[in-house]
Parts: sequence; structure tokens; C-alpha cells
Amino acid sequence: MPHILVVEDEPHVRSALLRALADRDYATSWAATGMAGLEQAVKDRPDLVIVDLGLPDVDGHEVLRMLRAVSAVPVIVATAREEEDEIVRALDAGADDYLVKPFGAGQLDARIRAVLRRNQAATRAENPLTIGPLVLDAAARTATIDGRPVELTAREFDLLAYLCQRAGTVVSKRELLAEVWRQPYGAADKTVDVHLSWLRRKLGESAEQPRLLHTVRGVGVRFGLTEPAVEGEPS
Amino acid sequence: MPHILVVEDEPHVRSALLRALADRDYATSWAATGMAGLEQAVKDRPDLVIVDLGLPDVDGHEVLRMLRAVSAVPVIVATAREEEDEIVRALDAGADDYLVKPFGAGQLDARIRAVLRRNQAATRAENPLTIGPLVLDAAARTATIDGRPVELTAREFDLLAYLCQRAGTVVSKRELLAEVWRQPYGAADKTVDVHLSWLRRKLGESAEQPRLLHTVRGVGVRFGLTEPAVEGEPS
DNA sequence: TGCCACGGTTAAGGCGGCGCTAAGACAGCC
DNA sequence: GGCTGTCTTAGCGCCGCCTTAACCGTGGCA
Repeated sequence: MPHILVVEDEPHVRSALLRALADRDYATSWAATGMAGLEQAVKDRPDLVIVDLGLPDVDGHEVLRMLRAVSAVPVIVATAREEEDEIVRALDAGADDYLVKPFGAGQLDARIRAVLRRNQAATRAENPLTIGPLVLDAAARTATIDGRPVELTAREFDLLAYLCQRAGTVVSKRELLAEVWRQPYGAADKTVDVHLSWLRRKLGESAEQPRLLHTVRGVGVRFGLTEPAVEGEPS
Repeated sequence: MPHILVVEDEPHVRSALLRALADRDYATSWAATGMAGLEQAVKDRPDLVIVDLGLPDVDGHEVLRMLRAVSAVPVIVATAREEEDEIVRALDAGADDYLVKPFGAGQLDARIRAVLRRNQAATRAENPLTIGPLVLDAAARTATIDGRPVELTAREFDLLAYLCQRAGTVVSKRELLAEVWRQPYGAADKTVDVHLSWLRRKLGESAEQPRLLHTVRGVGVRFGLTEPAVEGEPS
């Protein structure tokens, strides 16, 4: 069953939420502050996060922003604030749904399922996954490029798998550290750099002439073929 | 821009919805009955469908069911019924979101964007922002103008993205400094000037003959195609 | 018409991100 | 306990980008 993280400071509300979720057979975990929630989200890898906007330590929108900087996990905001302005801000900050308290357990469950359903469709990756010359078999944990097998260590494979999953979008090193290394606070960006360098070598490309692994200076890296230029130069 | 199909029988509500959507630059089409909506959804292949539950011919839930049978298009239910039971049924029938009337245009737009955002990862059909000849992909952090890719630095991209977000309105340099540079107290307006100049060059236009980036002397800059101000300038 | 303020552009300089190498730390395995 | 393979950390050099300053054109105003 899906694992859901509840970030809510009010103990009564929190325990009620957790009980309702457990009754419907979700696996649950919780945190009482924004920072703790962030940490938990990286550590537990929940399938979905329910977050209150009125947390004691950090502004709810800030929590959302930080969460999004570190993970693409679906988020449902559940709060008492019902002003349209708040709703728009939260959704634009990356929330997938917004629920105004009080709400019934049935509706919460239905909305959770709706978000998870949509997200599942989004992340459903066919196996093996093909991106340009690269073929990645998640089940066998093997990869080939141009038909030739690539020898990868465990870390390298995880890194490559995550990059493939997010192919076409820019991914920050911070996010890689959180998602691949499971370290919420990253000062060890250099480690990511080194692994990226090794990955490049094993993929048979260089930083100057990338084929799949492009660096976006000041932001992160982007994996995938360069955009299908409309004005494509004919070979 | 995304194409949205509105299925709603009440003419006043329908036209209000269509106007609100058109105001926000969505392409729109509509149908007044469930069956017509179904037909339209297949024919037009919209990016998202907004459907009322109280249609004259078929029960709204039935429409949803049939729609899901033929298409995976995202659906937002917008209706007056606020019973939790209805909400749960609609979401379980495959709706992606459920909005209780009355709601503001801002919230509708935010929810549309939230659903499309989550969906875009699924279809890999990118949902980039288009303003005239400019296409801006926030996820990949790439931009093209007239089909040709534009090489942008991180700052330049952020600046352009913010201008696109506020397209059509005048933006002060102080605001840019605050929003793009994250420096609330800045007297270093010249930095903004320099970046705007570089942006102009990369977009292939000049200050004298602007296409998208217009300067409003004494106030700031305006990004966009049209001149919303007085047509006082004679040829 | 002359002054002033504002905006556009260019060039120079310095900071910092990034790629890579190499060495130390660590765990697994025989 | 030694060996092997992997991960982390530190360090270095390059180069891209941002800032700052200076210059110039232009619009506004008296």
C-alpha cells in the first residue's frame, strides 16, 4: 500500500489524520514541523505528502518550495485557510491538490487516490526504458549504450536511473543528493560532480561534447537528447 | 496554449467559464450535453476537460465513466453539488479534481495548471509557455525563438521566465531585482539594465525596434507582443 | 537650446561553479 | 587479515558568468 507522510503540528488533527489513513490501510509516518517533514520526506520516500500550511517553524509555502527543490513527490495541502489567494499560491508552488478543513476521511482518501493515480500514470516507466542510444533495464539493473553493455556500480546505476526517470528536465545536484544519496542537507555537492564525471566517461561522452548528460551551469544537469530542434540541421 | 473542453448545459455558466478561460489564453471548445461532450472530446482531443455533473441527458458520473473508457484526458469536475459522497464518487470515477461552485477564475486556472503539470510528465508532451515567437520550457530550462534555440545563462533564463509570467504588464526594475535577483534593497539597477540588454540581443531584437521587450521610460519594461496602451503613436 | 536624468551598450575584472585527478576511507569477500 | 572495488573528500585549474564602471545617445524640461 502507498506510504503517506503527514506534516501537521496540531496533535489532535494529526492523530485523527493518521488514524483515518491507517484505517484505509495506508502506511503512514508523520512530522510536526516543516523542517522535520522535509527530512522525513527524503528519508522515508513516501508516495505522497499531506502538509498543513500553518506550521510553527516555517511558512507552509516555504515548506512546499523546499520540498519541491528536493523531490517530485506529490503533495496535498490540507489547511483551514480557504482564501482563494492562498489556494492559488499553494497550487502554483507545486501542490497537487488543496483541501480546506474540515473535510471527511472519504474525500481525503478519494483525493489521495486521484493524485496517486495521475502520478502513477506519469511515472510509469516501461521496462526496459529507452532514451536515445541508452537502454536501461531497471529490473536487471543493467544498461547498454549503442548496444554495448555499460558496467555500472550501484551508485552509478541509481544515479543514471533517476536521471532517466526525469529525462528532459533540469535536475539540481541538491535534488540528486536527496533522491539518490538520501541526504536532505547537502554540502557534499562535489560527490555528485565526481559521480557525474564517472558516468560521463562510462557513457562514452565528455562534458564539452555531451550527448545525453548536459550540464546547465548554475542550476544542475539535464539528461536526454537535445530538444528536437524544429529548424533541425539536415545531417 | 492548452486546449480545454467545457461540458456545461447552463448557457450563462458556460459562457462565463469560456470567457474566463479565453482571458487566460487557453484555447477552448464546448458542449451542452454529455453525449455531445463525449463526441467533442474524441474529435478535438483537448488537453483537459471541465465537466458539470448536472447535465440534461446523462448522469455526470456516467459521462465520466464513458470518457475514461475512450481517453485518459485529465478531467476537472466543476459543479454545485458539494456533498462529500458526490465528490468521492466523481474522483473514483476518474476525475482528477473536483471544484464546488462558485469558485474564482484564479483558482480554476491554478487547478488546471496543477493537473496539467502532473499530467505533462506522463505524456512527455511538453507544455511549454508560448508568447508570440517565443517558446519557453520551464522544466528543461530551454527557450526557442522562431523555432531556433536560444542559449541563455541561468540569470537570463530566470529573468525571461519572470517576464513571461508577467507578460503584458509593466514591470519595474526594482521588482525584477527583488523577484529575479532576490535582493529587496538594491540600488544596483544597472545590473538589470545590462541583463536586459543581453536578453534583447539573444532574442534578436534591439531597444529601438523591440518585438517583445518594450521599455517604458521612467517605469520599467513590458514583455509581450501587443501595445495595450493608447494607440497614440502614429505611424 | 542647454542641462540633466535615464537607459542602452560595451569592456574589464573577479568570483565561483564545474570537471577532473588523486589519495584516503571503508566495506565486502575470500 | 589482506585484497579488491567503491565511495568520499580535498585540491587544482579552467572558464563562464555576474558585476561594476564608464561612455554615449536620447528624451524631458525650463
